[in-house]
Amino acid sequence: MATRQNVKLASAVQEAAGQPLDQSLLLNLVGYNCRRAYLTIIPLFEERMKKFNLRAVDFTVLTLLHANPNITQKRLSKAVNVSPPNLAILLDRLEERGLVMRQRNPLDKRSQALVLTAEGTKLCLKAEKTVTELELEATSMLSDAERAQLVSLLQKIFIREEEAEG
Amino acid sequence: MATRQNVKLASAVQEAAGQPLDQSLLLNLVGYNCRRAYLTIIPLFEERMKKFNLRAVDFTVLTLLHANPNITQKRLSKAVNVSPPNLAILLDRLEERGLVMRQRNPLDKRSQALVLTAEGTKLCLKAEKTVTELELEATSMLSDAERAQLVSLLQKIFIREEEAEG
DNA sequence: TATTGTTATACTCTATAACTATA
DNA sequence: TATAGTTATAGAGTATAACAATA
Repeated sequence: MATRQNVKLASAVQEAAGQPLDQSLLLNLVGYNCRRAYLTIIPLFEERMKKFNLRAVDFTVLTLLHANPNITQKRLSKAVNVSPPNLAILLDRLEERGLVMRQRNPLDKRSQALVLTAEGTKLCLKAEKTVTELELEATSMLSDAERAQLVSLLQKIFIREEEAEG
Repeated sequence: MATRQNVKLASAVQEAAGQPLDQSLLLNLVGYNCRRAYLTIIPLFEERMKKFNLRAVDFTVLTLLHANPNITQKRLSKAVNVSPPNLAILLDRLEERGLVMRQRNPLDKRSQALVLTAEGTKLCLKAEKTVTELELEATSMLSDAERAQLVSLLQKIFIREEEAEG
């Protein structure tokens, strides 16, 4: 039935439907824009990394072990922001796949030195190449100078934080 | 026992422990930097928004309804990147709290027009103020010009995508 | 007693299939 | 038949507590 209320609502709905979405407040927030940009890049990442069967975290771990052989799980845990219990099962999976090795540290048998296997290194190199390429594609609307500046501005936000842990 | 293997490993571990973490490859990736910057801002967001009992998604929904009264769930679902089933329960919670209202569209009774209640509007305004302030704090190492440029560069990455849906 | 890493487990988030009601 | 929204549920991701081994 066309009550006065309904008539009013109907026109309000039509009005809203015709309007482009106003997200001006959100678009002024740095955090929101970071997330949106990240969510634009990550699907391409996942698509290209499917052939290596690597998620973003897995890739991060492999790259860090590639550049930092023999670091401990504790240090890796902080670097990738994954809690020790969750890192343990992540590493279980990579170890089962023959990509990573855990070696008891002879100097302190509580800790373990993490290294890539030969196969892990091979996969990591291929994955790194793929990621570097895909990143350029996903940000192809930026000039090299713009991309460099973007990275530099983003790092200003988080780089101080990490100095504490090194 | 100090086998030759163990001695070698021990020195490798010590070497690794003394070294600062090399994350040069990751730090050249736009996606990685976006995520790191986002993960730096979001804890402050969560801390400040605790008093409003709002998660990031909840805030996004409220702000969008504030700026776009009477939009449908379908449109909101796309805008906030939450699937219809998950949006339904998110809105259930906001509705239970008396912040949001769902009104059947008299023109098409399948859809619903979403609006903030008076209380929802009040909370949203306070939350928007808090978020705007916290964002400035979290990015206080950037000048206004730098912040504006950062936002502009980030939007270049994702803005084209969204033109399709409006 | 403190630390590294693990196991077990609970909790939240996200994704999917099947359903209701409207069109 | 197709669409908006819901319910139910499964799966992935994340967080926490309790434990073993070592220091």
